[in-house]
Amino acid sequence: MTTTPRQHQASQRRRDQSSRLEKAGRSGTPVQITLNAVLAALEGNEPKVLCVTRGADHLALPYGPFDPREHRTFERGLRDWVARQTRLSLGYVEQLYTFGDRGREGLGRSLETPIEHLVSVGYLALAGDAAPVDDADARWRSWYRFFPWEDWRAGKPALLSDAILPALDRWTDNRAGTVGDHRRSRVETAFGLNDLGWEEERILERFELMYEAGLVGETPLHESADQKDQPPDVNLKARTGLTMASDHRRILATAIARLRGKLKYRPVIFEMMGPTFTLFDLQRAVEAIVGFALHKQNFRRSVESTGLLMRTGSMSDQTGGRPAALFSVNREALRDRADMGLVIPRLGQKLRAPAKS
Amino acid sequence: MTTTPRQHQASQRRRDQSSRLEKAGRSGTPVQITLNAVLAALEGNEPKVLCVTRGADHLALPYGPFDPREHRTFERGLRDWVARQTRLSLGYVEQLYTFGDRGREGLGRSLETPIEHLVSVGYLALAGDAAPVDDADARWRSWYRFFPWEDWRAGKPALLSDAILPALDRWTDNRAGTVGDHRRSRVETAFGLNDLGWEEERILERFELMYEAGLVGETPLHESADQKDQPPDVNLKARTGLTMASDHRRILATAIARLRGKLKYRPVIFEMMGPTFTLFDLQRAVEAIVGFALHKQNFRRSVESTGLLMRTGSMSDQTGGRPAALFSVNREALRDRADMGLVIPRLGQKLRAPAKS
DNA sequence: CCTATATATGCTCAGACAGAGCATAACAAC
DNA sequence: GTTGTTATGCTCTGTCTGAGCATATATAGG
Repeated sequence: MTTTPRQHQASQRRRDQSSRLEKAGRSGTPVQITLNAVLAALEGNEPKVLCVTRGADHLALPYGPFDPREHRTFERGLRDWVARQTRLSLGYVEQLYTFGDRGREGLGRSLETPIEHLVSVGYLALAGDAAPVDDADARWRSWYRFFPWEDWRAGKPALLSDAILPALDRWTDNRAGTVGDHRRSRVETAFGLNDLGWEEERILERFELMYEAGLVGETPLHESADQKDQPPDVNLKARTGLTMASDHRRILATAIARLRGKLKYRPVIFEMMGPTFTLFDLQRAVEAIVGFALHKQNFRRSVESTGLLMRTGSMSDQTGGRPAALFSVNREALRDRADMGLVIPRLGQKLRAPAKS
Repeated sequence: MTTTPRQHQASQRRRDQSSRLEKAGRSGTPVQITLNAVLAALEGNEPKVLCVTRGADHLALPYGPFDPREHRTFERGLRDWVARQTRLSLGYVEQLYTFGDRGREGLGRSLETPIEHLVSVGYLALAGDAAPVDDADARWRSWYRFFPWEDWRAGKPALLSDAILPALDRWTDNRAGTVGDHRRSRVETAFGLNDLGWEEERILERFELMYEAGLVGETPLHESADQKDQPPDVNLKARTGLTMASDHRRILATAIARLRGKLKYRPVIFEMMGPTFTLFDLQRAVEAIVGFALHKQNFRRSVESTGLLMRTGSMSDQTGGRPAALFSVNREALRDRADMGLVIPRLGQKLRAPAKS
């Protein structure tokens, strides 16, 4: 990394150093690799994520070390580690993002002493059900406990209109000129103001804006307290969901965003369903993930037309009304059509009245 | 990692070990982190990627070390390293995937002694133009030199029908029963047989199948030469594109797949365009990336309706026919509508006659 | 100037599909 | 039966997409 172009001709070339562009490939400081897992599952109508307690009072995502001597791939390491610690059967597993230790974009560094030279590889893993975990410190929690403003299933959360949006407004007004304009533009896009419409996948953008504006517990006091910004609102911080250690809430947001997006072009939802289910069960599962209610008749139309489902022949009498047909996944079709997703419209003005059951 | 659930009660809990799920977080073997970059740019109608020479005869993607003492984030490390070595101005930069050393799914390990405990973080970076690089070993090459079967712009490549598909057919026929069925099903999906249609984003799946079937230069001889498979076809290997060191061709395929997909929902194409361009220039850029021709009138209709473009007022007389209006990007609209992509239909039967210019 | 050729651009038309809602069916509780 | 609840079938309409026709404006060559 210290060679300049001018030194080129003078440099002796060895086999591994035949180009400046690759010259330094073997050097660098060794680092520790940690695997960080967002384990997601559905329990009833709630999307849940497995959390552990870190230290006295912080929630965190479970994590484990990656030892290259033991495992050939990250994913194997992760599966092995989860299998040992829980009895969960992981279906879908997907790498999310790799965070260089000090590269976590400033999020949450105030919560702990930074560990130098630590790299964490984040994974999203879907479990078939939120099975109890044999560990007193591990608990499934609804992910909307961490992002209460993301749950529109019963209508627009009052927290948004009452507290978050006004606070973001103040945050943009704090600055004049391009800084303020830029902030406003980001807020408008992320939160779907001015008819732009709420896009469920922007959960990470929303969280990052709230972090920057000092509206979440993870924001260090000094970050939003420069000369021109208002002091952070302590009362509001208490209402914007549970806090997590380090940048784990950000990783969780990344995972939710990925899952919300993935639903649309991969049939991953079936990784989280039991062996049989009604169409409305499936709809509630999707609604739990995307965070808003869907049009029932259109949902069944689109799902039935995929050909991914088979009627089992039996009926569910758990409905409270007319019995519903039970379906199961057509695994063969699923294998061949791994490219199919569900049609998930954008959140419209009209929200289905929440089911009473 | 060695604790079992039964040992739970006996274990002493320290602050960092309050849960089995996170207990081992601080241990593990240190590893080296390497940043691996796919630098992509357009030159004329060709999509290009920056390659270096490794050793005597292998092409490779440029890479550099990541030193956490020097850079706060991977992306900064990457940008800094590219800026020092080239004069490229990187626009869009995106993390692709992190490969655990031995976790490269077996691809290309035969080409070099495996380096234990090396983790490489792959990045995709888009450059505004394929500017010459001041390094004798670095060269821009059309990415279709590495994936000749992916370029359908002038029609279905003869290589596919003549050689690749028959060879894959033989590979599936080699095995009876479920193994063969599974192989066939994967080939059909990846290559769009039986009316499934060619999906440009499946480039990685296609490459991996060809790797498994022993059709590319990277396949080690022993991998496809187990008892039931035919010996690899040496002649065919010579026709399936340039070979790269290690698993770099796989990383390149990952990058192309990501870019091909990203086009559809993010306006990244403009990161690769000059300040002004005609609509057909833009179309050719998109065609270069997705690998097939588009319907011209429909393309302009969809692009113009995004509102991301502005007419500059001037015209291009480089067309050979009627002059074309020059456009530039509406940067403001781009910032607000970072969620827009281009409408890219699936590859249909009818291919536009290749432009003669 | 006239013609052939090439590219740019405007416009139409039909089919597919999505969003919204009406109507009916089949259960439970009373 | 009546009421309430959920499941399910179906329609209607506006939008978008795929495809192609038609026209405009340049160049090259007679």
